[in-house]
Amino acid sequence: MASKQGNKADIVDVARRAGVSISTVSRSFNHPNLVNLATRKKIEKSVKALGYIRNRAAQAMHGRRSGTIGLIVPTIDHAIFAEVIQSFSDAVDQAGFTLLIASHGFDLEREYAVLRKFLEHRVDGVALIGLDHSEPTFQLLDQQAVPVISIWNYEEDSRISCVGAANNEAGELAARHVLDLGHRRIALVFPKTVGNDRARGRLEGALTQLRRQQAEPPEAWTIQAPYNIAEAKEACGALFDLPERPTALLCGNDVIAQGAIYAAVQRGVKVPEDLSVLGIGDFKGSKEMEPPLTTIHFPAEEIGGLAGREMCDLIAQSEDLKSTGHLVRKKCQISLAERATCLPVRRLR
Amino acid sequence: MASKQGNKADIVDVARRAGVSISTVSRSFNHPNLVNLATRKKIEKSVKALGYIRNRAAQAMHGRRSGTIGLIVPTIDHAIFAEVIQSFSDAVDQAGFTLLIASHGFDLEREYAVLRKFLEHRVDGVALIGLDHSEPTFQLLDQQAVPVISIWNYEEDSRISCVGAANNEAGELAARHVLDLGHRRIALVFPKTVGNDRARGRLEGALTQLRRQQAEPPEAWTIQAPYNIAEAKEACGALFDLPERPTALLCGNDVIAQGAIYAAVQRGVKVPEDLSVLGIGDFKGSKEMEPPLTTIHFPAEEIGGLAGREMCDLIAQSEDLKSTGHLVRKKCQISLAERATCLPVRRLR
DNA sequence: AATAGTAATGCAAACGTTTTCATAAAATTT
DNA sequence: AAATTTTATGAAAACGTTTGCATTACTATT
Repeated sequence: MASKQGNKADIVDVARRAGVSISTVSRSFNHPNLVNLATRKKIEKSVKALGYIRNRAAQAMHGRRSGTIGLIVPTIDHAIFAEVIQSFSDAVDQAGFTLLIASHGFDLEREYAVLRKFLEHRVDGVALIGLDHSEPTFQLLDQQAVPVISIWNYEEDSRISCVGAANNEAGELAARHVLDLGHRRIALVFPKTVGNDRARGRLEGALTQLRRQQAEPPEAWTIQAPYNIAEAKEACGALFDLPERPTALLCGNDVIAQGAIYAAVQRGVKVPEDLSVLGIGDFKGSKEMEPPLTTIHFPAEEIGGLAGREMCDLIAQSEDLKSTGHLVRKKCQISLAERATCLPVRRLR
Repeated sequence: MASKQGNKADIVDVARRAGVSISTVSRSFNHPNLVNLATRKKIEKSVKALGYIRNRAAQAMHGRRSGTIGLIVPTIDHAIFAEVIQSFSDAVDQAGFTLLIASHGFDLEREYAVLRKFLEHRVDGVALIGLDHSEPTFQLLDQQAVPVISIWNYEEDSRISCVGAANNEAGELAARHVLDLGHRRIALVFPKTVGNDRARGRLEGALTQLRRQQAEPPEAWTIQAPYNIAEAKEACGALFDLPERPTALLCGNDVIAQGAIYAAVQRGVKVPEDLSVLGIGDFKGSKEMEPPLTTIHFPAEEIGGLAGREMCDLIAQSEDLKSTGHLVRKKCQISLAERATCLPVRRLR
């Protein structure tokens, strides 16, 4: 039941109906102060009557920005990314941008393909998760000279701008905590590290710290778990069924920690009395768990918001003079969130 | 270090370098069979050399589709939406579309604003969550005649196409289950229902069923909890501290159920021995909880994927002849997932 | 050998805006 | 009252594509 059957109104229709030229109509949108108030009102009325909606595609063609930002993530439906996406989205939304989003399922070739697609849409900027990307991806970014920012990881010599935390520090911090608590029989449960610098950094940080104190875990106690509760639970269950059990479990993230705790409950292993569990990430809900999870706090919301604002700045700059080409790097602080799943080792019976 | 400093290559550059006209270049992309293989190779080489990337904004201006779909959700970072977003995204991605996404924080006026923004970008289709939308939203959709689909809810007389489940049935199913288990002292913890037909449907369904068996809960046992573990935990805690405690708790969704269980653990209330808890939604991880949560299973992934494919179909149709204007409605089945948090009432001591 | 197809390409007009430049009218200065 | 500035508007070119139509060069048919 459209007013003008099917054919949507364009700026010409608006102009005709208002009895002015299209230049005036365009101006009244983009530089309202340059057009007479009365004329503006007429145009406004015409717009309303016709249900006219401006066409950004046409605008974008004028070298104007498209008003879009592309965000490429490994997956959308994991607690940690969902939170970052939300805050990033809010930040760029507020600046008037529209968010294009796509996931690549931890496949860096798909990441490249998605990037190309976004570039076809002439996004004004691109945000990626982490600093692990394929060479073609980096080259494309470079060649197209599109403002780009990496979210989640901080590295002082990163190849592109980044906003995030130092994952190796998180690993170190985690290891140090259980070590300080007196544990020496420590197991590690981490996600796969290929193409995932977040996990890799954490694992390396933890390992470094453990070695320093001669507490490197045996082969059997360094296990891999995918990023999902069900499988993490299973993997940890297998660990618990081993003849020798560790006194502490360092998990690559809170989801794994959650899975570990469930696996423990299932077997009657008491956390933290029989086993200390430490997560990394401090996801939504980790604080509310019973017992509340001891973990390394990552300020996800802060990182996402900061990254969003930084992205907008980068775009604004790139528009100005040919930007300095200077990378920006912001490091967000992580911290130990001591809660209830870790206990000093001497209290173990 | 772009080959042509800054100024990105366009189709004219490609044509010049390949020694053909721009028409031929354009054709070699859109109708490759119409151009000679040798010419095509030349063009391809030229494209590679210049790092040319097609401009979809310009394509879109030709009445061609923009190749984008807009998805508007209440929030991104809640388990349930994240899952639907992921599967919807995967489905439209596969069809070659790019996803625009925005959240409105349960504010229907912002939803309208976002819709307008998407329309400015000339999205080929729009997907919304639920069937509760403001009148201006419906009118805009109608007037612009843009393919639209609602995700998550099924209603046989919905105003727009929809793919989802019947929330009132979920509420009924939930209530019926605890009733069947012999419970009569039943409390309800639900999210706010204004502008949220999912929650409203569930609550109404549950209430209807309870009334039918004269088990309508007293005022004090019908409480409201926001969609987040921390506050849900608190709200349920307050409920448990009341002098009279229910034997069963019907929760509006699994997050609330999770919060309720944590609150119970905190107070030494045993689930399910002292209290049966029933969720709705069957979120990722609900099955792995300890004890595994009894809940109403919603096929989130199926709904999202189906909606995505349906959206693409709708777009294809709308392109054909002036579509029949026929709405499509798909109902996905929900079911009781009996796990470990509900027990028959007689077993209560 | 003339004719009719067919394949491959180019020309130029669209698409819906923004913006530069020119112009007319009104307001201000002298 | 003339000259100058300011304000408001329009005409037309540009943005980067796609596509209908026209043209040319072959290939197959008589």
